[in-house]
Amino acid sequence: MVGRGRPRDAGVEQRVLAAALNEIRQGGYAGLSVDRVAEQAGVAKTTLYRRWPSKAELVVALITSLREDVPFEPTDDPRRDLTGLVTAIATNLASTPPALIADLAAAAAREPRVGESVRALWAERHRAVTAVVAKAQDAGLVLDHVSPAVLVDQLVGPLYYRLLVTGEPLTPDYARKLVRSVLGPEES
Amino acid sequence: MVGRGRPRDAGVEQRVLAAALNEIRQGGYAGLSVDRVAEQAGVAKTTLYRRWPSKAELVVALITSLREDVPFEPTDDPRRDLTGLVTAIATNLASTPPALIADLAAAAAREPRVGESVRALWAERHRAVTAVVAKAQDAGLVLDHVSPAVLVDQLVGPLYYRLLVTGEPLTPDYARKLVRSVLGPEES
DNA sequence: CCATTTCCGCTACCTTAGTTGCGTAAATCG
DNA sequence: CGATTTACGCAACTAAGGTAGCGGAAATGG
Repeated sequence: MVGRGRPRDAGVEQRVLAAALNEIRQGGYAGLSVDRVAEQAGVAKTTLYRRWPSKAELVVALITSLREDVPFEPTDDPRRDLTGLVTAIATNLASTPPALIADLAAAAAREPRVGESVRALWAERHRAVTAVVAKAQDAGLVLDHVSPAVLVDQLVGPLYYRLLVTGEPLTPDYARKLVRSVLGPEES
Repeated sequence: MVGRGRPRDAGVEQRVLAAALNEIRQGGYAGLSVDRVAEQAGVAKTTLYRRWPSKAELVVALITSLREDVPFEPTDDPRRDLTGLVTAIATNLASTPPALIADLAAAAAREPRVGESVRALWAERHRAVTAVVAKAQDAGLVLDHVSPAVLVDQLVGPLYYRLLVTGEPLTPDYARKLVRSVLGPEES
């Protein structure tokens, strides 16, 4: 009941994603042509569309396959951890073309299926920040009147806001200011 | 030196924007077809493209023309003002299809000209919040270690973050929590 | 060996954003 | 009035995302 019919060529996925990566590195999301990707991969366009039902889903699969977790090793100092994590996210976001992120957000808002994938992609970081904020709260670094969930939004949200809306740069210094604004100055 | 040549038909802009509004109300950004807009407006597509060099710019012009300033009358209570303003922005954002905002952000990130228009559109709200935050600071409601600019990002950024990234709803209650998180609990 | 099933490639097609070229209409300048 | 200038409509075109149909290739089941 399992392997009926001709099996899928495992090399297709690999070659297509490689070609897509090559294309997106050069021209970004808009510059990626599905026709060219198929041609570069030596694959018919119909075969490509059998695996990924839209250009957006192809790009999501590409990003997902490239995904390496944000480097982060927890210490015993929640403030340091939070600063490090927010800085790492900011750096990671800054290294991605803003248009690409905006296109993913647009595709996510338009097609529910893509939305799931994209949100899963970004939720991981959100959860990581949530975890560290919880530790900071346990350590008494968070004021009582502050909701941890809101605090996470106020740490991560401004990064996307700058990237997509105001267009201002995402510097490590800015990340530090975000944490400082929320936790107060160092008391050492 | 002024009115040389055939003058532009003033009715074109009006009819096109009306048709575009009609289209975008139904199918959003993706559902708006330039061909159909031109046809509905009784205008050649080339004439349309002479005025707005891309679909994105047409939509920006449409949004700009529809723009009504966020209702807001300042009182003598900066905290109340801030809550009211953030709530108003949240309500306004929530009433717009997320895909439309994401598409504008994507177009803004891709084409510099569109970026200017879109950013000008959104910068107004940012400035309004900045002004109220300044008043709050004068009133001693903002802690010394907090940068007002960062604080504005932490009030407005989470709204876009929720709308575009996490997909969570923008409620008035959430807006209130944002302000509360940043200014501390009421001390009445 | 043969029928069935699934995958693949190919060609042709649809829709839409955006462009080009051309003939023509409406204005101004001399 | 005539030349010039600019706007308009029309038709044809390109490029790109996405789909449909067909013939054939590679597997499994009998």
